[in-house]
Amino acid sequence: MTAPQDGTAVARRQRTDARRNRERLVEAAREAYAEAGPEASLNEIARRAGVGPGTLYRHFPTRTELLTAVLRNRIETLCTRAVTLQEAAAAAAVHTAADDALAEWLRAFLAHARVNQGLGGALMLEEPAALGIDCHQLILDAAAGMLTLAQRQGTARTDVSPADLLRLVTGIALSTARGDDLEEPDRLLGLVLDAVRRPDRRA
Amino acid sequence: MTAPQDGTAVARRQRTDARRNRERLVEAAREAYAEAGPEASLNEIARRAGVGPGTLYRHFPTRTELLTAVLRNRIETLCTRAVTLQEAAAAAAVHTAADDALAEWLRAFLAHARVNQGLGGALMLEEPAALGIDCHQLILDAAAGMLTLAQRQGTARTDVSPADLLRLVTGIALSTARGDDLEEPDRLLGLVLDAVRRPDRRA
DNA sequence: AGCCAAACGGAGAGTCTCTCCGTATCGTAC
DNA sequence: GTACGATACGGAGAGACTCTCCGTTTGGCT
Repeated sequence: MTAPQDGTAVARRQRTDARRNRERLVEAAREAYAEAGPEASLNEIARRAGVGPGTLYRHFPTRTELLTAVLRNRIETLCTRAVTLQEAAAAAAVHTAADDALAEWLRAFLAHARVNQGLGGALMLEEPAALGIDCHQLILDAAAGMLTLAQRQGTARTDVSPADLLRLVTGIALSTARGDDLEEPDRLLGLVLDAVRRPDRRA
Repeated sequence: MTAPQDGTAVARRQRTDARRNRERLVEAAREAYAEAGPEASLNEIARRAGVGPGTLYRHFPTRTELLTAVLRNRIETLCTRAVTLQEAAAAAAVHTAADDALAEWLRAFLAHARVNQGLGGALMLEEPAALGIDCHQLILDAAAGMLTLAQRQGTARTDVSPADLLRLVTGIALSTARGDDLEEPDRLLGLVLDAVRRPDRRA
């Protein structure tokens, strides 16, 4: 409300110790998630970061917000990559370029979701409340871009929505989260991609 | 170990009050799960059933076991249906019979998983430890039967395993568990079925 | 009717989430 | 350099949950 919006919002008027603690918390959360999955104890994360529980909750009122903060970097990387892939595919003369790009990006998305032990999936499943919404939207936009291009190039069926596609891939990440077969997710993604591809036969 | 195995195991030598309490617990759990999902409080379930927490834990040492007990009936029904569908499909002259049967059964499976707010999915994801394993196997066998038949009739690609198929459908149930779009799961299942179908093109 | 193995129930230990508020610290203005 | 107000911190603690232990009760058999 009263905060001045000076363009790029250089300094948020946040005290340096607050900023430092925030970073420590995110780092601690990343470690904890890596070890215990998205259900990691918030108390433990605070302890690890060397701050009190109160501090954690002041910075991240909900579990989702902390999750979002941890994933934001990765998500932004992922979406940046989508833009790159998309541009390359649009420029390429090969008619399967968009299809390949979509496949590659979804593979990256799946890896992302799995590396985080379903964190990404957990996030996608959360109510789009709070801050999670912009990450969700970011991914959705990236997927929409990739898919639309493939549809324009005629390699993807047009009755599939980006949201559907993400649901399927998220589902793969979730249902294989505890599995031990490392090749399974890729195999399943291949199946899904085949389903999206077919430009011919339609229901 | 010391228990006599008298054929069909008529009476387990279980006291009648124990048996009654067990049934009450399962019933209470079903209600609680319907309201609060698989994370429902075990204390609350015990209270609802009118027994102490200790009694609950004696009957069901782990959360999974209670879950399994609640689902077992439904799972058995589901698998029985698989057998029926399979026999009908095997007898039918139409060459898409097995395909239709598989589709119908997977639809039922998905509905089952969703009705239980991801209970089924949650169960599938659990470690196959404890008693959960036989339910898991039951479903896997049913899926294998349906799929094999479709493969024999040539309507399903042969490089898909029953486990893969179940993973995908389970994934749909999980990733749409919190969604509000009621048509989405069916749409996604349609996609997966299309992917499994194609007898032509192969990677 | 009486016995005892089986089963019960609930107190309570340990853990987790989340809040509240007295205290400490930062940044600034002088 | 110091003093002051806003900002942020930390941790005690309330409330809820999981799971255990053990004294008490009860069903089934003789």
